[in-house]
Amino acid sequence: MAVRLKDIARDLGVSVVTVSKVLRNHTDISEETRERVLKRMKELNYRPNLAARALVTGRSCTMGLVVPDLVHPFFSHVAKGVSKALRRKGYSLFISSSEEDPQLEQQEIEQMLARRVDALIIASAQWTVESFRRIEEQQVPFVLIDRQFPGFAANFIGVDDIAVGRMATDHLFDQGCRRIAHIRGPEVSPALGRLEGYRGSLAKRGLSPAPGHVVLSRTGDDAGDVSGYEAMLKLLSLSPRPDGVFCYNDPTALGAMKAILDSGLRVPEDIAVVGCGNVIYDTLLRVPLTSVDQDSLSIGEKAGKLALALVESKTPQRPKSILLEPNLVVRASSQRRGL
Amino acid sequence: MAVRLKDIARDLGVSVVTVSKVLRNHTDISEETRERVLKRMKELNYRPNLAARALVTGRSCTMGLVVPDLVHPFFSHVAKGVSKALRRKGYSLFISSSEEDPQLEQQEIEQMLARRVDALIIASAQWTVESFRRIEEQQVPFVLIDRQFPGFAANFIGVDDIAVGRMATDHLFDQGCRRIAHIRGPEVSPALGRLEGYRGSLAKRGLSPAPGHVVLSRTGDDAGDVSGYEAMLKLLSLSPRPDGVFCYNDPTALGAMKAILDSGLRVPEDIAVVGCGNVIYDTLLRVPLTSVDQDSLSIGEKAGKLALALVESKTPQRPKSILLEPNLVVRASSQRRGL
DNA sequence: TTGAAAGCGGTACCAA
DNA sequence: TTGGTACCGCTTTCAA
Repeated sequence: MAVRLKDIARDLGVSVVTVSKVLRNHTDISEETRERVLKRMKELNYRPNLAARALVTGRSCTMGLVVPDLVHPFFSHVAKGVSKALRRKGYSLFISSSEEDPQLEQQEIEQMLARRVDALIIASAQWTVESFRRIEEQQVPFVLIDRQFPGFAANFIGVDDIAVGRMATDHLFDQGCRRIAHIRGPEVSPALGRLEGYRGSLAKRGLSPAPGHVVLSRTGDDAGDVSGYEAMLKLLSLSPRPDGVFCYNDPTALGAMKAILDSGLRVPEDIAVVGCGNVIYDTLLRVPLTSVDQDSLSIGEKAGKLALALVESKTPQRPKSILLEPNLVVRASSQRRGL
Repeated sequence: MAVRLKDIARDLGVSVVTVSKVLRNHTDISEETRERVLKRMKELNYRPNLAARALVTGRSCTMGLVVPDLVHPFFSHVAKGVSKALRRKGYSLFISSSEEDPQLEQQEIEQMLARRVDALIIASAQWTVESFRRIEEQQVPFVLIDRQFPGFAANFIGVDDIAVGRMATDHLFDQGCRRIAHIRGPEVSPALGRLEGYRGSLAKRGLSPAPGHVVLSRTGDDAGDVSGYEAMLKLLSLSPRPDGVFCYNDPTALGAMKAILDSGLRVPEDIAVVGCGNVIYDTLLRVPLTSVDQDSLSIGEKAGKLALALVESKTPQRPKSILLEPNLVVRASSQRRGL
């Protein structure tokens, strides 16, 4: 079926070792033999069995990427970035979507460990640090992305979420908003960081969130538009109602915006809206959405590169945490100056 | 480092074979031995080396998925569907994005073949059928999705693209449009099928596209909004100008809609717009977009299941082509009845 | 410059 | 019920 080293060796009357050496560009092979072997490899369309090689070298040249939801634009961009970083090095990538299910995530991680991936990149849906201990036991290097675990030292690449919250809220304040509400996400680091940034921005001005001005978006990243809609309805029922909302992600912001428009109010005149992610076709919305960009592609690329570096360096490194600076992209949904 | 069968066997004073049998639930093992082995496996946190197993069984229990652009919602949904189908069976999935580059795609396919995937699922960016021959040579079953190659018999899962074009155009006609234009895509089967459906719908009514009413969208799936914008500008310069446009995908439709609105015309009153894909937050746009749904998740699932079936059945099957029926989702961008 | 032998971590087959 | 042996396809080591 598949051509093996053995077949080529037999055909040419040389040993398997010789062929193997040609394959890996060893120098101790005569030019003549090399050419004969190469020629035959071409003819037979030979492809080395990478699994077999991995078994003996102890390096599979594969990595695993686990994300909560591959359909979420943030994570698909991350995946693209990781792929890009690995491609040049001949690595292949297992990608798995945990559907925000910690148990499923754990299972997928175990599976990848069983496949002896050289490293793992994980945007975790876990509540505990348990499963990472398992990875550490196996001595497999891993990089966390997007979601951090306080008090747990690990390689991490993500955006500075406190800065995200601060920038968004500062911006709303600059646009003249004085009753700024926040639709926050679940108890994971990005949402918590953004909340902290939001509070910080208010505190800087001697303010604190008015009662009811921080609302929890019911779901996580999926169906964010639905839960954003619901959360916004709560905010709309307050009096006085907010004149600005910072939403912890874009889908939520879209839902919030829809709720505002549906209730007959205007964006940004009555309520300004800022989201985070900048990955949804923000420019083509009813009201183009102001959003904090996280450069998810580059998060993926950096994570891939870091993972590669960890694999290269035999000696265990001190965990490295890299925070990228976010970028505010201003669009119509928040521009109230000069109205 | 990693625990091996051998370690467990040594610890317990049994043979490697016995441990291996327990691992795979063979019946010819005494209950007592089984329990001892199981206990020790738990203690040591044993995980079988799947690569080693693959080497001897000839089955890697991995598959490869190659798509032109993982960030495109259509393909990320497909990926999700494939994952879902494979997960239950203990398969892992290599995912690779070819960035619409045929050469890169070929390279990634070769890589996956070298990793001895049990099957491949490919949304191809190729112009020729060449690279598929290579896969056939290796006797690796594969399933094409989304894009077909006329005259090349292969397993295929996709949507009935002619029906897509027909439904969209019929709908525009029903809404009172009489000068229906089409922004078409590149020379690949989905775009060609949709074009054919569009022509068919007109022909059915004794019509044919007016001169200049079929415009080619400059790019493929990425940056479709930009090229859709440009294509629409051309249509707007015609006189009489179209009163309805069917765009071969959603990003293009978004771009087209923006061009219409920017030029001061109204959607759908002046020009009705229909897209295809239904995966972009269509409901939250300035004008919610009517779109033909392809159920990309289910395309992925069906492809995954078919691939599994191909792996199971030793005997080569006759290529199977499955066309799913599309679904028109009507929103504001095309509703002109009763205005 | 070449190749024989051992072994990576498992499984298959058959004999004990 | 248990286990010895061979082997999957490749690399490593070391001797010829």
